[in-house]
Amino acid sequence: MQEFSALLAGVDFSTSSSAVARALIGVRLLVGGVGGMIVETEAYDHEDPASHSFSGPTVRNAAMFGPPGRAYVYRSYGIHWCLNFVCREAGHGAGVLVRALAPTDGLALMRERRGLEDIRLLCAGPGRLGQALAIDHGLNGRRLDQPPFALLAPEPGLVFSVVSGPRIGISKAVDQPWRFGLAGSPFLSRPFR
DNA sequence: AGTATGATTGCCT
DNA sequence: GGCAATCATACTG
Repeated sequence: MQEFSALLAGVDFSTSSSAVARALIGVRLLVGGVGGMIVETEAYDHEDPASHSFSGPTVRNAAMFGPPGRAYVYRSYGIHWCLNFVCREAGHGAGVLVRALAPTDGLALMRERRGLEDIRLLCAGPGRLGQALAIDHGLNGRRLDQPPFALLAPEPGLVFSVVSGPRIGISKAVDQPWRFGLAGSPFLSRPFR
């Protein structure tokens, strides 16, 4: 039994961001009852030049340095809201960017929010996912085990084939294989090669 | 107080 | 493949 254990949907958020990012594949994420199965994630850590937390706590990334098992929400390119899960321990500055879902719940609402019909484009990318799930700054720092958030573990015994590769859209630490995805999923933001 | 910069997306040629 | 949109945060002077 770990002192700082934070177990949600069978995932121990007190472990490293890469371990959490891998373990999250297959977990179902709902926000206000709307969402789907996580099929793509990226890990970020304090000791990682590509991470928002690399240069220490600021107003923007404060939630990343808060307790694990909570949301870190930021605005990307002035346009998109992106959702992260805080991991490790409070004060460390580690998190996992949720990049894509296989939509399962609230399809009509997601289509309306996205202005699209194609189910493959509803949540294929962090900005698209944010729009489909109505993520905004009001969710920053909120617990992932309390409404409007819900995390549901996959059926016990179910095995997912997880692949990894370089992260997308970053200019530093590009060689780190800290992007994780469900092998062969049609709902990835981009395929793994 | 002014400027530079994105963990992106969608539309253009 | 190229690039504009758009703004909160961070950095500079």
